[in-house]
Amino acid sequence: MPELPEVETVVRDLRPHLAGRRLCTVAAGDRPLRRAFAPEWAERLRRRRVRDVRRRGKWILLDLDAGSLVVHLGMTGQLTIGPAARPLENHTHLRIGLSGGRELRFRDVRRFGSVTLFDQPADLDAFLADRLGPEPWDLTPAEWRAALSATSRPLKAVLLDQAVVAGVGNIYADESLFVAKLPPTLRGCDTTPRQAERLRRAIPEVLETAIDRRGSSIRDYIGGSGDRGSYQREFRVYGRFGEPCLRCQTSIARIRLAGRSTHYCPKCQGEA
DNA sequence: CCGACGTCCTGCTAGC
DNA sequence: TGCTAGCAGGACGTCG
Repeated sequence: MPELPEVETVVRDLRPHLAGRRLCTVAAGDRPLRRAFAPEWAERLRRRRVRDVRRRGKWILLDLDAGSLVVHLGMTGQLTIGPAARPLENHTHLRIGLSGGRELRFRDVRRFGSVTLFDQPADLDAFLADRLGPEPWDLTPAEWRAALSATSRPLKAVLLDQAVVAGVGNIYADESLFVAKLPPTLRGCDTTPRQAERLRRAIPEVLETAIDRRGSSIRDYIGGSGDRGSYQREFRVYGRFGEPCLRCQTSIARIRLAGRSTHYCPKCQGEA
């Protein structure tokens, strides 16, 4: 579910509550996640202290005084902090009691998410470097153009490729393409430098506004304090199949691309 | 090597 | 009303 703005919101919500806290109790469920949570990690995590909470792409990094706990929310993951005594929701896979009496919880209905412990910073760095390209703000015009010219894939597929640019998912790919006025089907290698630059600039523009709104809550997503986002009210194409384009009134189209539902305006995005 | 596609899992809803 | 096919903010393994 969550893309960069949602993950960033969770990190910002959690940081003030987690930084400096000690992990006092760790209780993991036994249902398998995308990556197995090793049972011995529970004992190893106890008494460690949280130094900082960071985000890289869609990954949440809890840096400890030794090692890092790395969380991916998958499609339906929720990482929340609140009173230890709050009602326990189903599909809660991990509970970490903190000094100060609050409890961090990982809940994930579909279990596409994961919680992994890295003891060595070098291992974590390698793990992230293996699968993630630059953050959208660090993507340079030259490397973006190079990535596009090297592939025959459609722009939609390139945007979803975390190794090219980290953090963009299905919603913000569609929204960025609308802002850039480019068809999602346009092949990377057929993109002109001007078009490439429009898209490169559209991505942070869309993401920054979404972060301001605390992300998009369609069904499962909630922030680290349980609050919903509101950017879904500002979607220009995503989820608006058949509705009028806010710019030109043309009916928003929906196709299947890169295995994902893809929304666009046939007129504004140049496929009239 | 690259790119397209299936799979993991549960829950909700549109449509019969 | 009740059932079922299809779909959902992601990542990754496999296959051609």
